[in-house]
Amino acid sequence: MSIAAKAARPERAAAEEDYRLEDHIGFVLRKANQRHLALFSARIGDLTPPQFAALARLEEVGETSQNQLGALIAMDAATIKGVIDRLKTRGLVELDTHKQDRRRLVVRLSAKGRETLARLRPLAFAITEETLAPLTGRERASLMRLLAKIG
Amino acid sequence: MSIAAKAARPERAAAEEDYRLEDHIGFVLRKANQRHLALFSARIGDLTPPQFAALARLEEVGETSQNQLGALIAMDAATIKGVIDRLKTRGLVELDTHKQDRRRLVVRLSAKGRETLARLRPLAFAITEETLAPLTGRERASLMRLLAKIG
DNA sequence: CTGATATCATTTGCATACGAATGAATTTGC
DNA sequence: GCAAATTCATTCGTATGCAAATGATATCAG
Repeated sequence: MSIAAKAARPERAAAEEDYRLEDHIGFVLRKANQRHLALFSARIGDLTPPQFAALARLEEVGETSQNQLGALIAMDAATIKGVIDRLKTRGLVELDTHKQDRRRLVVRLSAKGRETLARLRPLAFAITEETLAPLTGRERASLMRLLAKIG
Repeated sequence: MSIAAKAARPERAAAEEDYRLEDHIGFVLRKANQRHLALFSARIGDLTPPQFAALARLEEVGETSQNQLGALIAMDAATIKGVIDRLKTRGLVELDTHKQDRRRLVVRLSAKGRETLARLRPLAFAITEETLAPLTGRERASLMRLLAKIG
């Protein structure tokens, strides 16, 4: 709508006219996430991004407690529990109670988990590549940097 | 780890060493989303971003069918149903079956929904502002543009 | 040593989110 | 005009994601 047209319809407030969902970060983040998820599940159908993140971080840091692992991938206690439960059911991780502190649940990659991770890692790179495909190299670096800044 | 140290441990593959969750778009998108959600719920506690998006789009386009509204904010039929159900329960939208096509469920903002939207819209701007606070003006524009490109 | 505090994990409740299956109603193709 | 295909909505199942409450264990303060 032109400025002239806006002036001609004073009954509609400027706040209403100028509000566009597309200009709000939450909306565009949600859509970008959506597209990434679709690409992820197309390539890695039998594992979700959070599950993959848990396995990847677990290989990085070796065994840790369940909550600590959650903290390392930004998941609260309730969420990481479900993720670990499902990975355990599928034999990708192993669990043990901590020797000194019986509150803790020690999580460890199983051999199968390690193999799965090795197999899927190349796909993860491909997914990131594919998600960023609409961007130039410079734009990709810029996007990653800016997202890291607000995350 | 230095390049020399890497060379000294050939048993660990380069793919493993170089894989960093932080370099993958899915992980940083998830974290950015998380921070936005926290800021949103701190300011608008009684409405979620999807619910807000539905109300905002509804005011933009006037009445539409439930699925059509979902399409306009990138939600599939199953998801938009839950959102509309909750908005309906709270009296923010009104529902009717379409006169000509009895399959369709026509969704409309209620007076209360319109008031709620008018009240919350300024907060939505503040939330976007706050989420993007770590960035300069130029960076904000850049981030929005790049996200729109991959979304 | 012991009561207060803190930490770890679990559970419950609620809200997205999507795939797949289903049923109802409409439109299309012939 | 009627069978086939399509569209709209609903339901079910699974998986995050977070807040709040709870229980078990560990640590700290006095």
